[in-house]
Amino acid sequence: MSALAKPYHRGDLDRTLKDAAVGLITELGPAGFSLREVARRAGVSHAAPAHHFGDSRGLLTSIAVEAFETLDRAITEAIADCTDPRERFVIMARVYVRTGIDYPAHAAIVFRADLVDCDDPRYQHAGLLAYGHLESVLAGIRDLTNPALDVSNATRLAWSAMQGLLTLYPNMERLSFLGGSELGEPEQLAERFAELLLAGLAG
Amino acid sequence: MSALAKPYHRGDLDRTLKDAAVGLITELGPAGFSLREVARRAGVSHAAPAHHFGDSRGLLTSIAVEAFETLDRAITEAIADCTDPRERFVIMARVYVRTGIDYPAHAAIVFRADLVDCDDPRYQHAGLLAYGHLESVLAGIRDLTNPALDVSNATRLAWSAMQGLLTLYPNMERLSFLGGSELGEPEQLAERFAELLLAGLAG
DNA sequence: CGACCGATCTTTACAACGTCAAGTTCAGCG
DNA sequence: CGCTGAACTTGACGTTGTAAAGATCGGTCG
Repeated sequence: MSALAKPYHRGDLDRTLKDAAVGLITELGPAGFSLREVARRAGVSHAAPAHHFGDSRGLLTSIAVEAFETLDRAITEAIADCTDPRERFVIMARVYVRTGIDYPAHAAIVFRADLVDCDDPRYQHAGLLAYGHLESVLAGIRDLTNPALDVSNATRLAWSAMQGLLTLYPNMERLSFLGGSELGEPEQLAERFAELLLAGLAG
Repeated sequence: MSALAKPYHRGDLDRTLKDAAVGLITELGPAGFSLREVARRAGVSHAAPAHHFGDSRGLLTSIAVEAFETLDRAITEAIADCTDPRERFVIMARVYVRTGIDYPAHAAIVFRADLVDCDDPRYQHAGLLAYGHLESVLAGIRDLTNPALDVSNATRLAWSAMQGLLTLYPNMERLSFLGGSELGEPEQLAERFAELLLAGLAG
């Protein structure tokens, strides 16, 4: 009844909280994330996020799902004007890395099993959207160039290489003083990776 | 002066704390890690770890350094009886993954830039030990089979693929119901990756 | 031998966090 | 108008990391 009583939040609190969380992680990294700070930025009480998402895992899982969906859209759009599987493969490599850079908060948590519930059906479904693109493109490469290609393992390898690139790129920069061929931008390196892989996979 | 005064810890507190931290992370993952719990397990006051290592970053960085050193030793030992660069490449892939599995706590934090100080000279030096193995083996492959091979980028690709495998393997298991070729043990998959890479890199 | 001293470890204190239980406000429906 | 369940707030509790100050140690100098 106090005149200072805080009015309830109206509107799409779900969205507001997710946006606040993404902004927070973008600024401070996953380590700087806290439910209370998210609540503060969203202008709601400190317990509101927990009430909405159960716990921080729930919130972050929800964001991870969006990460996959964003990647799926980006890939779909990027390969629309191209039919050659080999070209599509290179494009997807670039888009994967590009998306990781454009959405650093999302990229920072998608595969963090300690922060996200990877068994959540929404997570798995969204993940399959992106994974499916890669697998079908490699099936195309098999049909076009190398009938003996093990598509499953090739997909796993390509996926691992791109994810490893995102993980290790900062370390590569630190080691670049060693010499060797120039370490370019992440996207360029992703293309090189794709070409090197292609040479082997296409036999 | 109280009769209950806790006696000081004697001996190699440095080691004791690291072991406690590794045990804790092995059991509960990086998320379950806390300086206070480490202190509890080591039987010292809750502030002792911070005093010794500055903060949790310092402790974990110290463990990350050990991770690289362990990997270096494992690789050195594993390739001792073998001179063919191509065989060595496959062996290193297997050992990389094997070591990650044998030392889950170490593997869980080595490349976690949010937990570890990757700019620490000890970290970089130890990292180079392991990276050097990979690079020299790829130089050997270049000399033996493909003079045109870009060793730097090939090293980066191989490294990314192995690290990506460690990161994504749990997700691959979740997706294995999809069919395709059987997803074997991580070590087997690492070998497949190495062979697929080899086919491309060797031209 | 005894007093001192820097390094090592402990103790105390504090602000921030996640979580739980209980209270308050809201929209919709009888 | 009054009720009801969902949405949100409030308050309290135990835990965490960190900083400052106190206690204790091994060695060293007078």
